[in-house]
Amino acid sequence: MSEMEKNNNTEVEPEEKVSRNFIEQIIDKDLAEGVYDTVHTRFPPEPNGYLHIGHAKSILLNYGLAQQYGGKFNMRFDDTNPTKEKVEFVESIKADIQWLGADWEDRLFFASNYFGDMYEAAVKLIKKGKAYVSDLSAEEIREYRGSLTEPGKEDPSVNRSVEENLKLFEEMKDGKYADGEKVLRARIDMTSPNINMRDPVIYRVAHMTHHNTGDKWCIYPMYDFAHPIEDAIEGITHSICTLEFEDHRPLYDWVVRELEYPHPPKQIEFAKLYLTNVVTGKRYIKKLVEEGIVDGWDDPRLVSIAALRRRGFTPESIKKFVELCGISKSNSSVDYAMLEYCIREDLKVKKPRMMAVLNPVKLVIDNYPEGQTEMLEVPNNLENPELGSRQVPFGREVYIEREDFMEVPPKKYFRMFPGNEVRLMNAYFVKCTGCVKDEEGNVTEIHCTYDPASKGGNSPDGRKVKGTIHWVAADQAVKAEVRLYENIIDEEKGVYNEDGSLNLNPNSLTVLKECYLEPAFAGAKAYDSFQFVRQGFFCVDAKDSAPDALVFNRIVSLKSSYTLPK
RNA sequence: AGGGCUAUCGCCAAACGGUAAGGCAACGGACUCUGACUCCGUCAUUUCAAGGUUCGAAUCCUUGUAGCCCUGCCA
Repeated sequence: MSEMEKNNNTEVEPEEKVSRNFIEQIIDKDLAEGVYDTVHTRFPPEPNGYLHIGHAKSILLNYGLAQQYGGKFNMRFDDTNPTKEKVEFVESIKADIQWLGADWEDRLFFASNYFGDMYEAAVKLIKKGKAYVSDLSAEEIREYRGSLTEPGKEDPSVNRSVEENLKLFEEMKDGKYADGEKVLRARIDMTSPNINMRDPVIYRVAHMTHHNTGDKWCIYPMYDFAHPIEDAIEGITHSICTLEFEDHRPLYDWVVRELEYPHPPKQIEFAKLYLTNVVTGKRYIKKLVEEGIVDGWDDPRLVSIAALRRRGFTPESIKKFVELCGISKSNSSVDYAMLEYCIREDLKVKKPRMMAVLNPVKLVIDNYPEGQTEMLEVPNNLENPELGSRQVPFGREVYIEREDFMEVPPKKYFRMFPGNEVRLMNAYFVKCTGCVKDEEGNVTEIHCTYDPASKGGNSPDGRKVKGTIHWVAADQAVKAEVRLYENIIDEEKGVYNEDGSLNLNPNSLTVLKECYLEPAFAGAKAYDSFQFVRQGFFCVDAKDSAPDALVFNRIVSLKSSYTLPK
């Protein structure tokens, strides 16, 4: 209708995005003013850990911007500190980014490949009198730097001649000095209110084998010096990073200016993505992994890209999530429910929906012939016929969810209770006749009769039932081990304790449970993906392969009008 | 006498001096072979606070307040 109402405008009106985030605004302006004639972004992780959902924001932002403006996107490892970096991480990072769909084409770079250029750049600064070799120890440098409220003091080495600096710096490179013995400092302003400008160290001595350059170098550039050079060499236009680097921007600009790059890149900062009640800090995740509190970097309770992938998240869902979160400069913490929404939204029509029973109780259909089994044709996804159908076995005994039966139902309970008729999804109408209990009063078996005419789930006489429940044939069910995860963080108390330590949920340990799945799940190692369960989904562990199925599960999606018995 | 940044619904987030978008969550109701999905409806007379400028302020000015970041030879 809205299509028709729109008069015969031949243009389809590309539905212009109403607002642009602040980074897009900056780019628009730069392009309009001719500051740059293209957009070239990059994602520059240090290979010192696994990527998590927060990195996904940065990756997708940088890649998305390049796409949007018809520019380029580089992948670059910022590996200027060999003490923390490992090849294991560069491989995992590459895999995660590829999985996310950010394509760097043939532009995969390593900052360490620019060490030669950086050395030359440092020499250039020395020649300009803008850098000098310092003899101060690390502690002395700290003392001389002053404090947040007091200005720093001049380095005693500041007035060395260019020749001497050149000689000393070369000696640093040639390994004449031990770690910490000498550093190269940029000569800027020891009294600057911005501590980063108080003659920052730009090169340090570190006799260490680098994962990429081996033992070729024993001096390594500092981030503040290296990063702008890396960006400039690659022709980056917009160097997007997180908020904590805002104070470094003057230094970034100083470096590209003093080095006289023709079209210097511009640093833009945005706020990191935080999730409520989730550990995103690399060092905390590292701690959890090292202490064995979680299984590894891909433990499903974590939000590393690997964990999300394993749990069944799709790249599309993460992309959607990142878009929904938006880009801004205010620190914020996004509700986990938003992430869940994105994966539900993406999977609900894309994946088969199957049945599973997590907390089983046996249902016996008394008037169904003993020993008989039949196969039922079941659509894989009612909302998406393209997914086809499958055969599901049905028999005299099935498992149903314990919560789907109540001997004494509360009002508005329309699942199974004595005398009530419900539908076994895609199978038959069954009428509950009673239940068997043990000495302690626990229901051990439920009995019912079925209506053979209602095969497929509908009665020819047009009779309706209010409840439809999930089931799995008892003799052919796949018995699986379900891992019920709790959030590892205490939702009440928040992520961190006052002293900064993690606030672990005492119930966070995995609870192993037996559940019953359709035969189609044979061989799958399943676990309960807690977020999905809450929303009626259940997901197969995808550690070794892509998840290929979804199951329903109604155990938690209850109306608040009554509560289930414990 | 430190500096930088940020404050808009429970959570994200638009609005760029012209009268507070949208999404998530929540709550009603309709529909339903998943109490899901979908659909329809409700959800900021007010933008951290107080003053000021203006016909008009979330947007400009002033003064406060709160939060985050910075004193690595980490990134």
